[in-house]
Amino acid sequence: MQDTLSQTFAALADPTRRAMLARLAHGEANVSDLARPFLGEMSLPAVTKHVKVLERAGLITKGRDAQWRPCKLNADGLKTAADWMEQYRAFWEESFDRLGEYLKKVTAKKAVEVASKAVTAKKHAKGKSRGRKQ
Amino acid sequence: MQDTLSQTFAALADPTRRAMLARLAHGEANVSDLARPFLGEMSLPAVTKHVKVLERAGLITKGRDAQWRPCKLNADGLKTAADWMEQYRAFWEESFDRLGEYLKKVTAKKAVEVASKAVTAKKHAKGKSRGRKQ
DNA sequence: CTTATATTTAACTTTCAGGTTAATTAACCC
DNA sequence: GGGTTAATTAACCTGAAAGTTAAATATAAG
Repeated sequence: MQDTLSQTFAALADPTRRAMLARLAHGEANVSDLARPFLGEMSLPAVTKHVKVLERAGLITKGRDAQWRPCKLNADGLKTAADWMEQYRAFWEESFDRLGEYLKKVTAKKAVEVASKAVTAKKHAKGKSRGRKQ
Repeated sequence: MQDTLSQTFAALADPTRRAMLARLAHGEANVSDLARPFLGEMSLPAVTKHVKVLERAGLITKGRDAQWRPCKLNADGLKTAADWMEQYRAFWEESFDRLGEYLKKVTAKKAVEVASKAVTAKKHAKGKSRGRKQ
């Protein structure tokens, strides 16, 4: 695994590291701050490693202040991943025929309203009929 | 690594699997279709495994048609990951002033439309001013 | 200079992801 | 039935991820 994107996603594929990012979303924190919630579950060197993974993935940056290493979120890494996801947005937002499933969930009455709206909406929809073979 | 989100990100942390998703974005494909671009680099069983990883991560679904296993993108898995990223959107959007670059990309005419829509949209927007410390 | 605090490095173990080849299952076709 | 195509399973290898403990490095503070 070499490429940046793989490194970034790999870094995100761990709940400990995601928790650290969540913590950093509230503001800077040095390594021992990040470690605190986990010291019952893992050692400090383990935390150091996680931090390094996040750093190499471009998800955080680590500064220096005396013996402390203040970390903060790095927009670059997050954006890299988000940009990649963006190209699939259509799939989870509308391209799938989710309407059918949706209609099953709502009540019959509600369904009628929704359906009529859906029909008019379809007239304005762009040609997204790919993949709909059979 | 147990949780769904970790599984999903782990699945995305591999260029072969991301390429498979890209292929599936163009439409359904069975396993050997997905394998074709990679058969110079890896064996078919290896592909089978990648497909299984994507499937378990909820990123694709695999059907059956005689001896073929037609695969297609699954919105759920993608949405799971995208939803998680969403909570960090403010960080990568506000850090670089994205709007400036965006406006350069669209034509002047289009930009006017977009801008006017943006203004009205802002009136209805919820308070999204978080993260702008310092 | 000594001690305390913050963090990293080193060396090692264990687990698992990703690959291989060979064999197997399943469905089609003649 | 026999052969072909599509895909999976089994058994195995290898390297790297994630954790450990113990020792080392830096910096501040007495």
